[in-house]
Amino acid sequence: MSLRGAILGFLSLEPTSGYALKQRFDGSVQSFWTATQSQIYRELHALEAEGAVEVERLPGEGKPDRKVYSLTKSGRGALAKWLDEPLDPLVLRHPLLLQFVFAAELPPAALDERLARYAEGVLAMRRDYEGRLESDAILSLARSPRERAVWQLAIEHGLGWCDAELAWIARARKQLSRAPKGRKRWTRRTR
Amino acid sequence: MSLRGAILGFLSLEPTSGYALKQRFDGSVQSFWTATQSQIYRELHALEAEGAVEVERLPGEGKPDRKVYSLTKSGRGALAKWLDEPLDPLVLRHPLLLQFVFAAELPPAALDERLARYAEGVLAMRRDYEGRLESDAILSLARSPRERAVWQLAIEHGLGWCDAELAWIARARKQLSRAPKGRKRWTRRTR
DNA sequence: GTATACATGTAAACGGTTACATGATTCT
DNA sequence: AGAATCATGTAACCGTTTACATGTATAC
Repeated sequence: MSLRGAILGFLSLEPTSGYALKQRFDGSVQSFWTATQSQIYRELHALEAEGAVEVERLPGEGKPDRKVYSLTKSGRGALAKWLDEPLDPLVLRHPLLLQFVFAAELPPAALDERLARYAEGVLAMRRDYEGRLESDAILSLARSPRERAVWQLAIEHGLGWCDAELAWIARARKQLSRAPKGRKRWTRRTR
Repeated sequence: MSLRGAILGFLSLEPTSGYALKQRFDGSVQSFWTATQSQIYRELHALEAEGAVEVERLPGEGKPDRKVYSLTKSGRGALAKWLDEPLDPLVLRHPLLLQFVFAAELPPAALDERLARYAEGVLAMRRDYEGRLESDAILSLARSPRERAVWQLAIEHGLGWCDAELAWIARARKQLSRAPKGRKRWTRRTR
């Protein structure tokens, strides 16, 4: 139901085409939800069939025609209903950690390299979110100070998550580089 | 490929039945990966068909027979290959944040209540992870100090994540309870 | 010439969840 | 008497991803 909710939510801000919706996803909620183009079109068709949205076809000069969707009264109801739904506890899926725990017996350097590479990815993500806060492309969607605050908090959640990941990676690398029981380090120093 | 990798990984620690595998998932990697019983059985059959695992049927006295799976040579190869696979950047799916950003115009109390309820869930999760660190049911799987360190770091990742969530929730609640521009608070004081 | 942006979509495959089925034993 | 644990599995469904298809306009 989350995809549906997100689409209804975006349409409640302003009428939008499927293509533009994809850009909204990538540009704003990407740090906690993603959707592909085909998913969006499919859901839009379903919502239309249910009468939650209505379409206006706008001829594009030169460009292809756009189908701009907006909420119907029933769609606004569906949004309110979704916003009221209680959520079951979050389930994280973190493939790197999975690899990590089973890679314990790999050469230390290999493990360290994996963590380093992952850290790079997280850093890149972090820079991306930071950029979003500065250029307020997302925040400009906000129609009230409160909405603005909420969107900002959401991006900051992404930043906080990146920082937590980076902190953990740093801890892990440091700890795994310390030779167990101090033996290896000693051996190395005296070689 | 993560489910497959995890199963191969567990089997590399010791031969295990499908049922017991489910318990391993729930008891150890649950904070970053989950699998259902049917998923596990399905994958086990697939791995068997590919020759990555072999089965021994152990008659259970009173209890149903168990089918204990172990890695073949080819299975060990598959595990090594999976461990070597580079991962594409992590995609988070966080339904609460999605609701959160579109719930901006709901009554402040409603938003606050949502955050509070979520915090409770995170706290419960945190207590669970803490318990796991203390009773070392998971850590006992470890066959070397290094493996032990890695598993411990993985659980600590879960703890760190919980703490990051809690910190964010606290920030969000505080910030959203401050009346915008200080007007509302003033009005209330003088009513 | 090649790639990217614009804009719509379909089809197939993959991965995960839910519901159902069986049947003995042990705990409350 | 009813529920939980042990232990296996199947079938249907749902949501997500990937690949394919079409066609114009603009930028490098």
